[in-house]
Amino acid sequence: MKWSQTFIPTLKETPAEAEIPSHKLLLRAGLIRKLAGGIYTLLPLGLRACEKVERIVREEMNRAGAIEVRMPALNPRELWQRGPRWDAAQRVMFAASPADGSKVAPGGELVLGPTHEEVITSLVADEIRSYRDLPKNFYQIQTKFRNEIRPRFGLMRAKEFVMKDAYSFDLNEEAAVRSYEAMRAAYQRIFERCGFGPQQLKCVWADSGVMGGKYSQEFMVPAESGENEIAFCEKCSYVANIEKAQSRLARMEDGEAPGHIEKFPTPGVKTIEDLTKPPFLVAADRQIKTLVFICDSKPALVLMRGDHPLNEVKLAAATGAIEFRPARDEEIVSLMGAHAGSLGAVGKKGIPIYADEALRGRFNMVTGANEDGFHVRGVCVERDIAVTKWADLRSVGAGEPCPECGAPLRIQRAIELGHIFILGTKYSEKLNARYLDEKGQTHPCVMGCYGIGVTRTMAAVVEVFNDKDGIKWPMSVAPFHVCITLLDTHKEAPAKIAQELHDALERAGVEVILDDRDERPGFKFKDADLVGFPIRVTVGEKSLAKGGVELKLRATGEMRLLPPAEAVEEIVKRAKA
RNA sequence: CGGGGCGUAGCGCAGCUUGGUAGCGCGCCUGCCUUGGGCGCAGGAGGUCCCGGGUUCAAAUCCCGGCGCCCCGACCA
Repeated sequence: MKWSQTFIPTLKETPAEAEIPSHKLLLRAGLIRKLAGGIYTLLPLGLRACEKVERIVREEMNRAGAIEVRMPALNPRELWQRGPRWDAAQRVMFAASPADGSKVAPGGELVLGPTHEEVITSLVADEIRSYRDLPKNFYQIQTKFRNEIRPRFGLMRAKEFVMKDAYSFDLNEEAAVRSYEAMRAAYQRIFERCGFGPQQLKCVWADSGVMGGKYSQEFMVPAESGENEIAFCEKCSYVANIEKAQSRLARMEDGEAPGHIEKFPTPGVKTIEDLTKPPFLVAADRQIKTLVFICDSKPALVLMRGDHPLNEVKLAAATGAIEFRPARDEEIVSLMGAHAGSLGAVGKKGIPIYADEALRGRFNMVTGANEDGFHVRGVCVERDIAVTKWADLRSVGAGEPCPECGAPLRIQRAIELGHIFILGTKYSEKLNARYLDEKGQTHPCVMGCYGIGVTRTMAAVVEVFNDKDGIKWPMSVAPFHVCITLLDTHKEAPAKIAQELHDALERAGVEVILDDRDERPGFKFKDADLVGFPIRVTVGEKSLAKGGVELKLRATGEMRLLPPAEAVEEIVKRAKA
């Protein structure tokens, strides 16, 4: 391939819209262009890199025994309505209505698939009858559509993106776990092959969210620009998404025995911190924080230790609510009879009360009296408060003890590249994906689902592998293995040798681009560094006079002068490694 | 959707406070020159100043209303 015959619009300056390194570099190196917010064109180099990731994914999925299919992106709305999560799913889904505004096409309304549990499960429901047909694991690499509330960071969170999604169907839970484990191993290999080393890839415990199901893990790449936070142990192997992470807390000393409840005036006190100051001097870890939430339009109280932050994902998991929000001031007053700052759950009835585990067994606590300007002390949580449900509701903090070994936890931002779930029978029961066992008994299939953001993975590679000059592609996903930088384009000898080099490499199966543009050397070097080809070969009169061509590695800066034939040999070796 | 910022040539920006001439760098085109880290010189093309309305003799600039983009939060591959 000749540079002049493809399309690589590099930019010297960074477009103002880009914030994070990968977004800036994908734009500057000419891999992507924006059509609209969260909607991108993959230019030739971007497409090539994306296809490299796809190829790795495909090879590893096939190796793991998954079967490739391609499901439609256009889905009947009716199918989704029959599924188990329509209420939660519809707000991220695009509807595909006739563009002329006419009502409904014959055959019913259509939506664009944000993921495909419903579609694959209905296929399996139609086609799979016997235990002899199982297990099966179907996957596809396909464009997904999500009405992201806030697209962000270029390809990191887009409304339209390429995803690999896989769905396993098994006889029972035990077999489903085997399928899950096979996928986990495949994912590990996929991301390693994309260039991520042990320090750059973490498989973490995660919340299952609206997917539902037993448990899930995410594949995370630590990066400042990541949208997730993970907590990990410095000593042992414990790693979890902050939405799931736990920690071992020191026991609190509450005194000899629970005392009696006593109301006391606290004029002007509005916050936890106010109460810690003179004249009150109530430590934050001795206070109960009372929060009011509206869960699926019904109020609920959430109780936390005064110094603990609520984790809303954990709250969602505990309540099972699809939509929830903090209550507004007027709702709080009408419900509690006091303003935020003086709220408490003591004696409250007729409203669900969710309490964080850290409050279990605590006494001699202080909380609001539900009367502005008053608090109560001597509260014994289990004696005085009618807790509906105990749950882990707090976010762990950096430095807290690891739940497994007690060493301090650290917290780091990370990019989620893949997510694997054990789903159970949530979809198969609702959509009737059942099989007959050897005794003629009917059972729902036990499912798992497994996703990889393909375009996001490409962006994450750029996010991790770059320097001030540009991208540093790992060989496995680079759009081209090698760039031949031809200098002295008008001179016969360099041009001829560059062309021969190019042809020899291509014959050897190396992906090579020949920079044949009539530009100055510095300009071409800058472009090659920016795009980030793992190997650059410089061919010019100067190098030829010294006896060969110059081979330079982008990752290390290592440079060698070699005769053309040896250069070919060396490049083939490295490209195939 | 809540909060913040921005919208002027392909890209990066100035001009706006205090209304009157739309400007700079890069890129692009032509010619000369040059060829090992985004050369040099000369000439040139390119703008509904996001859109609509208003104020005014006059609006990029002031006012009102939209739209778009980016960032922080809730969602997620």
